[in-house]
Amino acid sequence: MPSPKRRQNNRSVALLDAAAQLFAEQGYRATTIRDVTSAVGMGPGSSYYHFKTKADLLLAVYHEGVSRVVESVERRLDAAPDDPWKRLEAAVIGHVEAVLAPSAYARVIVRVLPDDVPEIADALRGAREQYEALWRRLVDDLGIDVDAGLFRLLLLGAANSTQVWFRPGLQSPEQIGAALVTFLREPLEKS
Amino acid sequence: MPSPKRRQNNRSVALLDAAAQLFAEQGYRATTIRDVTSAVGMGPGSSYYHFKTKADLLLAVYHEGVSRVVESVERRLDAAPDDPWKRLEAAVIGHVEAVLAPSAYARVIVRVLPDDVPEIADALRGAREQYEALWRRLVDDLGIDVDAGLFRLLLLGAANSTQVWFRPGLQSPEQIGAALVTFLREPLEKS
DNA sequence: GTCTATAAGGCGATAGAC
DNA sequence: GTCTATCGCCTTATAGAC
Repeated sequence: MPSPKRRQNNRSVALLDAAAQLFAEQGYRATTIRDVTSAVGMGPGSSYYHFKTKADLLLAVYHEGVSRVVESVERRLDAAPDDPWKRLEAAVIGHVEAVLAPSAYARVIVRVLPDDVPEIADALRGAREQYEALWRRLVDDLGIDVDAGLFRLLLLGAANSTQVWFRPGLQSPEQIGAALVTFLREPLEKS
Repeated sequence: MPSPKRRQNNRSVALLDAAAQLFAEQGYRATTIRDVTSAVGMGPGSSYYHFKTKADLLLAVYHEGVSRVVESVERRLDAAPDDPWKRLEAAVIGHVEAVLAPSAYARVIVRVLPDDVPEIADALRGAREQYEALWRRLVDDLGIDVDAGLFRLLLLGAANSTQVWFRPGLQSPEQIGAALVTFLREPLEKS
């Protein structure tokens, strides 16, 4: 007796997983529909039953990517104390965790820029907006006297660069997040 | 009496300028040879007189980009005092200046990753190596007890993200460089 | 739902005129 | 040195069989 409602859309998910992996590794333009379908053992035309265009496939991956980063950050925030700096640290850890996760969805958001796909650039920016609003709140809650937008993007710029140099076993997301926030916190609290 | 040796290769330079602009804006794969030639008012085939392949064109832009960032950083270092933290700050300012310069060459190094063009990935990494060695020295001279490679890539990751959020008039490269290095310096010197 | 075959167009690169 | 014309290939996307 197999579970009744599961796996209703299993092949769509397989396509999304493969697309996320390839988009994150090679970028959007360098990845072909044939790359994606052959990675899941399908014929070249079969992707179009599930996703109308290649851009639609990217957009679906993008939404899933944002959703996974938000989940990862909020999971950490739920377990964090009330102190706003501790909450910021928790969020950074959640972000780094998502970017370094085995699943490639979060990395697509970092690797593929809205300008890479002009036809859906606005939709991609909209998907990011939800996540950036979360960070705006976290930084605002610090009550520090710096340009909050500047601070936020500096923080995420640094955090995103972790995927360039991270080596498993040498640093954990917790260590990276704590180090980053400590770097930022101490000089700011003095001024 | 016009200068005799000048402008010997004026059209190659025009192609390089246009390619740098387009590679920085759209990425490598999304930019076509036709985009580049038509930006300088040439026919589609004429690029191949100056550059054998599209990848060769990128490599030339890349070398020029590295050369310009190195020049910008060394110009700042020549005017900096002996203190290693002041020298690091000067270097960050020089880097940010190059990335935010009107000329697009430096931005190509940030935007186009070696993995984007597998056929010349090693050559692109080699071009970056010269620049990264410069930073390795600067960080080593600090004599601090952190993973120097980690520290360097975190610094450059943050500095490179400036091109995402920088708005002229709000922050100068000097302010960004000073803020970044102050962020990093104070907590490290305590430990 | 997935297949194969193919349409329609864009790409990098070449050839030969000028 | 630059032009126009074109080759050969690969791409996204579609059509119709199964």
